[in-house]
Amino acid sequence: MTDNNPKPPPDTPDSDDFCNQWSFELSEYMQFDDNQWMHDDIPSFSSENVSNQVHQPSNVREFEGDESYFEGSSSRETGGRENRQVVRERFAFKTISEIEVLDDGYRWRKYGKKMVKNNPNPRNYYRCSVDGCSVKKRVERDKDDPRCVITTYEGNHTHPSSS
DNA sequence: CGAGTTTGACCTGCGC
DNA sequence: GCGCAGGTCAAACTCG
Repeated sequence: MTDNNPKPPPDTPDSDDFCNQWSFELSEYMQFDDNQWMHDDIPSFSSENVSNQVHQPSNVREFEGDESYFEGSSSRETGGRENRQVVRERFAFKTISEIEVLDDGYRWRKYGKKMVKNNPNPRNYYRCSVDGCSVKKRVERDKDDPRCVITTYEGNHTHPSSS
């Protein structure tokens, strides 16, 4: 990873701080919290790791209509193996990027890849490689706009970033 | 050699 | 009860 990310990812997403901490462009972001999600104004953002920087505010509406995304976020918890009453810190955002794995200052290990319904692009599953940290993230490309990468974080890091 | 990736199999919940 | 879909596991493989 790089040394360009002195701050850890947002355990408590906050629009301006969140965007300033991360070195990639956010075209959309939203928070999942107890089946609620929200999106804020599109932040201005300077990127060092994202090659194409194009803001598309209109994508918010497209994202709201992603049924598969709602499914996975509101009812299914880790394959349904855990009690759905367990609410984890979870938030997702959409970026316009050629690369799927954004450099957020943590080390991630890929543990699964799956084709999902209603999306020709595979969904990739990552887990924080730090021992004892159970943070996971899912990364998939938007079915309507392959330039957009939808990243969903789940859980809180129990350690500082590796950078 | 260790860390990370790939990929098919497996498990579980949900809808019909 | 069965099939489908999403998520995870783990062995094999790759790479530095």
